[in-house]
Amino acid sequence: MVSAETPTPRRRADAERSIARIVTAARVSLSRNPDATVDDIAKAAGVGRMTLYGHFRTRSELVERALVDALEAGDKVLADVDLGGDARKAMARLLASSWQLVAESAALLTAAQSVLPAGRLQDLHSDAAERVEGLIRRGQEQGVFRTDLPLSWLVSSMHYILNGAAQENRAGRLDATQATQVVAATVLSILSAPAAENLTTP
Amino acid sequence: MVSAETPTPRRRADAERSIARIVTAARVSLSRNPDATVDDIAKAAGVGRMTLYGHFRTRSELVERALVDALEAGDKVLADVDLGGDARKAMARLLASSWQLVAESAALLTAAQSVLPAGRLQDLHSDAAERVEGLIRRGQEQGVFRTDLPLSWLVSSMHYILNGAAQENRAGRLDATQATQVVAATVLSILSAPAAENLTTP
DNA sequence: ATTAGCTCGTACGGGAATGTACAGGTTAGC
DNA sequence: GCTAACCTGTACATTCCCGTACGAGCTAAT
Repeated sequence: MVSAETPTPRRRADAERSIARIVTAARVSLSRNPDATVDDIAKAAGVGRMTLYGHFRTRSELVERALVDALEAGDKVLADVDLGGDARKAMARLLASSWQLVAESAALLTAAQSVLPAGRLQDLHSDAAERVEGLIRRGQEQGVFRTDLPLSWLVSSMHYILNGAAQENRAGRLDATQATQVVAATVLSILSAPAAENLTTP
Repeated sequence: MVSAETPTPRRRADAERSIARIVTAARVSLSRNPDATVDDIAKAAGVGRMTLYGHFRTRSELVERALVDALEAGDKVLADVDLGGDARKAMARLLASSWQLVAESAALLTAAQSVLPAGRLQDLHSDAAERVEGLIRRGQEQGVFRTDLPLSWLVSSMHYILNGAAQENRAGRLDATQATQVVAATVLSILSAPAAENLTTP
């Protein structure tokens, strides 16, 4: 794994900086517009298109790299959050410190979906998904999260809400300051055990 | 308005049929893939590409026509649903008879978003949005729907959930038979007044 | 200071999709 | 049955984006 990470360590500091700028530019651009052009990304990175092709052979390769980068960042955040105690509060903490990041990744993910082979996506972000699933399961065991809906749907709907919040935020219809609270309130409502009067099939 | 609707009434029955097939094909194709080609749509309609261009001058024109058609269909369904009585049950009825349609329109809507001018979209589906808003407001007055989140967000999140359910359904991760119940349960959870223990900012 | 790596522009070729042009064949409507 | 409207295929111009090739200039590292 060590040799795989640095197959050719002969890289100038200068190039390393360019690559970093390109990857972050790709994350930003693709989160805003999944169809962003290679040229768009290069411009956003303040770099010539040919410089970009010097480091990434194809657009797909760049998209995958951006996704991996975003997922690693998300993983780091997830690892720093205390997921113990009351599952509801843990979820609120998790959302507060990561919703924006996850939302961006979600947009990037749809960008990757049309470029990367089918299974590649699930492979990449299976870790993150499992950790969220674990938290939800723990909440179910505590009796504070619902068990009347498929677990996979609970996770998916969380993603759709986060993605939606990001879109509304970009469209100027949802203030960034209140977005955190709105997201937490909405997601917790979805996850919580339903009151009796809301059951649709008694 | 009468003259605007039928500027050249001289159209053969045969052409009318083709147009209808093309529009429905466009709705189906664009709901599945927002980037569907004109050629794709023509093939789906069982019609030559040139026939299509005989009726629609540009792709945008076709996309808009498809969206209008879907919205009209949605409006018709909405009009047939009894929105009286308990707001929760009314919402459940509304979702049961329209979620699939709305979900498809949502996908089509994103297709239109990248083609039509900015304000055109809101103009087109403002009617439908207002009716849903009205139902939610009535639920708020009845005290069964929450008032701690922006109304616009409640409507938006409904759309994102519906759209998500459609995607999960297409991806084979959500059975069509249980989708109706899942959607209703999720949306009602979002709309319902939150229990005290779920409040994030007391 | 020399060298090897990096940057970047211009230019080119390939592919895909949109929209136009033309021309032969078919069909509805009077 | 005649006519005009309609369907259809092929072919073409245009545009956009991807990826490659070449080459000249700049910069980090030894």
